[in-house]
Amino acid sequence: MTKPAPRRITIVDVARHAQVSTTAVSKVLRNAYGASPAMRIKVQQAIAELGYRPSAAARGLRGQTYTVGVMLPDMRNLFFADLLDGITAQLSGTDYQVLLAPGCNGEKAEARVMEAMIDRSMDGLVLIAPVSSKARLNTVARSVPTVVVGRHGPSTTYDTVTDDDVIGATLVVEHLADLGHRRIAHIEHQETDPVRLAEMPNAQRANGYREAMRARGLADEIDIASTSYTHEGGYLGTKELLARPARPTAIFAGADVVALGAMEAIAEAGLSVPGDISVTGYDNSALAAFGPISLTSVDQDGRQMGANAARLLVDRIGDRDRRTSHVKLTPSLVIRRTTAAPPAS
Amino acid sequence: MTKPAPRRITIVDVARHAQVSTTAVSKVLRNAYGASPAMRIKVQQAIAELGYRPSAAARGLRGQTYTVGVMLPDMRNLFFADLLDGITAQLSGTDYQVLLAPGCNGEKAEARVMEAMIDRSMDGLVLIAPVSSKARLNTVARSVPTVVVGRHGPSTTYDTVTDDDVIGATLVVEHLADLGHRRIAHIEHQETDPVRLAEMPNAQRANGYREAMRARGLADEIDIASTSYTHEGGYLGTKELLARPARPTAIFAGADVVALGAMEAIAEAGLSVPGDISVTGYDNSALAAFGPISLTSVDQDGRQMGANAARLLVDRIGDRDRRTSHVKLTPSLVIRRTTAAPPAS
DNA sequence: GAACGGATGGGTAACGTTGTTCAAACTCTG
DNA sequence: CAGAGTTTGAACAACGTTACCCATCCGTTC
Repeated sequence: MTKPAPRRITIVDVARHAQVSTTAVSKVLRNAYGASPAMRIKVQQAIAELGYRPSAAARGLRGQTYTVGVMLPDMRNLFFADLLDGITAQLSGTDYQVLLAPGCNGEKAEARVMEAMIDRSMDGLVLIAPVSSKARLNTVARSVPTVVVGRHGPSTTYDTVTDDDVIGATLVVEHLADLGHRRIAHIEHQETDPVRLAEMPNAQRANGYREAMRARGLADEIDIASTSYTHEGGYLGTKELLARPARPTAIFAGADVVALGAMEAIAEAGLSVPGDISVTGYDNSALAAFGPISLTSVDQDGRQMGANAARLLVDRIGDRDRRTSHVKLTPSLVIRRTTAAPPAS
Repeated sequence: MTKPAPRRITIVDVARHAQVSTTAVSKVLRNAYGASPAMRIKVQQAIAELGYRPSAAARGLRGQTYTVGVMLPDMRNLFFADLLDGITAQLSGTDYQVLLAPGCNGEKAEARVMEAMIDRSMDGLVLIAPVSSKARLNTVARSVPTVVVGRHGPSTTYDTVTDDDVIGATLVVEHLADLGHRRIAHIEHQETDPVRLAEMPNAQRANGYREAMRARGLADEIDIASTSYTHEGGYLGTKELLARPARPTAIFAGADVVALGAMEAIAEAGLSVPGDISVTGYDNSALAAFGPISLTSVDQDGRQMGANAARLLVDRIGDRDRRTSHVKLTPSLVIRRTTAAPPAS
């Protein structure tokens, strides 16, 4: 029953079994030039018979490992699951295996993970909403093909995939203004670092909100609570907004979880959604779609973003010197039951 | 700006810089026997000065890769995030890096992922609620240290960590019976394979339910809808239960998402929770705790399970021949607002 | 003072794969 | 049918690390 594992089959075993050189087997494995159809068949048969699988560790020492690493900041954000689905779907036909590192919150953890992936000679990296400094991202991208998702600002060393957060914020403001709202508040994720202030999606959403408000002649109504993109951030931000002299009739939360926190604070204050206050989220995560919640939210199409990231990464692995591409997708608004016309009053 | 990445620092560079042999450097890296304190310091200094990091690929060819792989069936189940937190927390002081493979639903995908991890010479595997055949699990465990989480049934080749699902189900039934319920129905995840029927948590929960009902003299009231552990499964299962002649006054859903589906179906039927029907979930995921939902659920303490799994794995990596351990944790019931006494009628 | 033994450090051969080089065996062309 | 090119497959040297073994060196013991 508990017999020790038999020695692993290596390329040498295959070569001997097929009566060819190891070089030949290697060529067949990689679809490389210089192997006749007859030899291909012979080798493939030997591989199948012996159940051979190449060792990625050994491969990594010379060539590729056929592994791409994905770094994401938060396992609990369901939007990232969509992204991941997009990545794996795009890669499913290929030989690449996706591996992710869990829990990379903060610059230090990110650095550790990126180094770990490089040390394991991964062929490419997808970095999702990284907070690391631009210098570090460039350093990483210089040593391994990299695609950065969800961070604005062009780069000459890595490709990017983003959602147009300014448009997303505009969609929300337009929708609420069309319903008749004027006092539309926003809960943002606080940002102090100047580079991130320009590049992170949360900052772009806040900018989009301000611009759209001005465009609708609501510049005087701009009202922002600066907390964080968490459930708690939404709760606290909303309490803050409700305590201000002119209470908002609509709250644009920067993320779905934030909107849920907001709804909790609103309920606690004895107010109703959307009767007294309309609420919108961002991300259109599974949470937003869930019946009893039914949150109006901005849909980013994570699958599409993920698929794009994977495509760009494979392209770059193929040619490291090609010019960088920057894909920007357009979000759409999904209207559900948390937004309505403001109370008559 | 876009200068090509400089050649990577290797152990040879460190050895030259510290004026010692590569063997010596290797010994220091691994805390191996045969290096004097003086040499340790000299080498560590050289490592720091050059910023050297060992190549995991090269290491894997001879020794360890300091990588453990985690396989989980569903990124969207938040309970697994807790598990993962437990694993990473336990491993955070060590040199091990955790990598996970996404989306392993079904036997084929599981097989692919497990092979991929073995091919990458990972030092150990944590398999979370795998559905693969026992024979395959044994094969995997024979070639790499393995801990299986959330699957009952002892093994002599791998360690296991489980939650006592029978107790969990009993807690639910007792709670509902104490409230005065007699018609307590259960929604289970359908299982046909005989081995899995004995080993999978869902089957154990159904068994626990039946036993507990009998123990309370409610054998005649046992009522099961057999669907799946999904939102849809909960919805359809509940519609089925509501259509039966004797409508249940309480529904024990096998998982939190199932309970949400159930609540949707109940609302659609014009009934209220817990006024007309009480509902309980299982897992105590973040979803259950969320205010507006506030679902009574069984808490498995995923962090603790994860920490145990990681500890067992490290122990087994240290000694592959030690006898297998099987840790079984006891769940607890978290009572919230979806359970109450049955309607008077 | 010779023989012994533990502590320390180095030499060397793997580990399993791939890129390069090279020779042999073919296939054309004039 | 000779010469030139074009396939085809093999030999071999990396890649960066670790396991194993051996050579010192020094202090102890008889």
